[in-house]
Amino acid sequence: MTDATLIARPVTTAQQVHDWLHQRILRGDLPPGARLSETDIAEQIGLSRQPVREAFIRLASDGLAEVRPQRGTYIGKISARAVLSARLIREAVESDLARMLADRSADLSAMEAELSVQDRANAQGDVAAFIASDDRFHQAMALAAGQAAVWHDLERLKSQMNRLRHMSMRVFDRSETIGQHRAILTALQARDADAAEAAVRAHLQQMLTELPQIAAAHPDYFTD
Amino acid sequence: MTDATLIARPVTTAQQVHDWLHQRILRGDLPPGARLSETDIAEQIGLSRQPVREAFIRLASDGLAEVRPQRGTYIGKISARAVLSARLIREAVESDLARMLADRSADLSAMEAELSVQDRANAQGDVAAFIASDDRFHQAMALAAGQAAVWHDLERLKSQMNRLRHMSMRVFDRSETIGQHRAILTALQARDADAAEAAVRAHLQQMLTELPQIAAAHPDYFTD
DNA sequence: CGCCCTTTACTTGTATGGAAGTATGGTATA
DNA sequence: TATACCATACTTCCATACAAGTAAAGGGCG
Repeated sequence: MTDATLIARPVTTAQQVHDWLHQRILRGDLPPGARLSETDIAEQIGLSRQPVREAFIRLASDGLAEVRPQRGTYIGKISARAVLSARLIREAVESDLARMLADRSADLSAMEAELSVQDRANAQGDVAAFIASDDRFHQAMALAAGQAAVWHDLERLKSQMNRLRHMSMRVFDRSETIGQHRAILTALQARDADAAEAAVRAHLQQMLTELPQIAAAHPDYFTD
Repeated sequence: MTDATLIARPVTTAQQVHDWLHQRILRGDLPPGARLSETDIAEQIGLSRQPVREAFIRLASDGLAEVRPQRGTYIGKISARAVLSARLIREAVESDLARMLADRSADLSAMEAELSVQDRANAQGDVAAFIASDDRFHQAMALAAGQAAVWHDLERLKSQMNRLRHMSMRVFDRSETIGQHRAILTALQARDADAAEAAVRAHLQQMLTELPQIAAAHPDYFTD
């Protein structure tokens, strides 16, 4: 999320509450299915219900929360269907981006740099840093292809996947992920479109095997 | 938008206001850049500002409106960047879906049926009916591939494109579009994956030539 | 003991008043 | 005439009160 808005627009309180909760949900601090309360959060941070309420509305719009009128607001469970859908879309789009990138001369140094970061984060067991770098690696690919807006759109869809990854990262070894990233970069540097597409698809299909395992380990966090 | 929710959840007033404005924006009744006002709309439909305000928040989250704190709320202009991004994503995803569909036996009757509807709508010059059927054609392809959730995700991205189409449909002849649809269906029936992918990509690349013309005709409706 | 109804304590939804900030037009001044 | 300043009329934002609906616990009754 670059948010490179040149105009320094004022940030409302509701906006800050939304960003705060958004981050906590994606990091898994607020577990799927947990109950939220406008009143509780408002008292907790010393505000009225109104800005909190508006933050809830936006979270629901993000697909991260569910507001049930007159009943309560809950952190949305991770929808297996939504995760699989987002995964399929990412595979289709990123494999196209990889082909575009392999067909031309482009600056791949940003991707290269993230591989080093991932090595370090993996060695230190820093899950959050690894995930952040993983995202930046894929983002760098989109940027190199001149498709920043596409990455922005994908980010919306990725939110469900990100929550999943915060759980899976603690379980699986990430050296395999790094190897897949390197395979993608190598194919791009070789300007081999077929190999690049294959590497991207193989990498993103990894989730197909991980999702059932994570879902089995945390059945109450998932739906569908 | 099927909204085939089995549980009849109560619909709040704010929800209805949102849906109403959402539809009006997509149909072009509310032109890009137009000013909205919580007070005006509230008085207009006999409600307080609160539910209207919450509808605005959701519209902003949809990318259809822009709330500038203490300044005003405006119908978002059509972002050329967002349209091109959504187009690229659709091309990548739907060409993948077409390949999946060509590789297996599937029921294509729903797609076939929409072609007839489009013939009729085109003959009668019914723009809204044509666009609705166009959407259902592509949706039917996703459903036939067993990827209803993917179509749901694409719909969010399509909103910018839909506003564009309501303008372009009045300008361009749609028999060409129907021909492209028929080419897609023919390739799928022949189980020819390469031809199906090519037909889908050609169809969706049509917008690349249309967008600049529409943008030139309505420069004040666009940004970027 | 089990079932049904009522009460009660919660939830979010809506209405309204005022606070804070912005844009605009007029006015005084150089 | 041009410019700086200021009053005013907006806008959205936040706080508060009340309304409407839900859920669960408790008491009465069969």
